[in-house]
Amino acid sequence: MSKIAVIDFETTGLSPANGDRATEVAVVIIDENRVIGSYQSLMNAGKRIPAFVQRLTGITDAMIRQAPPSSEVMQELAEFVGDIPFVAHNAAFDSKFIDAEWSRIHHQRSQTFACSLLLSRRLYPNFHNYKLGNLARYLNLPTAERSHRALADAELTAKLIIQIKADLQAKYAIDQVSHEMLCLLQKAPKSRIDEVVQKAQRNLRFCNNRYDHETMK
DNA sequence: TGCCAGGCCCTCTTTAGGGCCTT
Repeated sequence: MSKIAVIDFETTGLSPANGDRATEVAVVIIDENRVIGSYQSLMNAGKRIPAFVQRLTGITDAMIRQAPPSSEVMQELAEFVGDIPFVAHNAAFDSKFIDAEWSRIHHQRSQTFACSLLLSRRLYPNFHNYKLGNLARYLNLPTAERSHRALADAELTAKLIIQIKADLQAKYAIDQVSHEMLCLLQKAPKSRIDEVVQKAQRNLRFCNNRYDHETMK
């Protein structure tokens, strides 16, 4: 599978364990480095948004009151993404919110997360910092006027992961950067990036060869 | 009243501490 679902949440705070809830979600589906679809919705969890976060995101309590219920949005999201693997910028944040929101509708996540923040730290070790907006500037990625909204940030993260994959392909002369390779790379010690890419490539070739052999039987 | 995230990653480290990143 070459599709990736790039996801971004806006929330009332930093921790679902402290009662914070999602206020908006967006997913951008990319396939072979092309955007092929997207989903975005505000959602009403009945939780007030702190003034600081309202200023940060532009999402107000009034907007949320008119939004569909969280359960309805999260069900739609589950149907939209299916089992396509996820990418997010600082995936630890988005993964804990999607797990918390999906658990409320008794849906369990089956796919893994790759993290564009961890990957950027490894691939671009000399950058000053790794905030999404700054990475976009460093890499000359076109940005939307409005940041800190789910769709704008998901679209920017999609451009970032496409750039990361292109840079990996160019640097290591490889045809394909799988989600599995991204997941391996994001955990690799910085001193062993080359080794991990080569090992992942060998595994991919082994799998492809075995597939070719078995389909020709 | 005061506190309230958590995983990653670097360094003046590893028996720790603090900044980064997400809202």
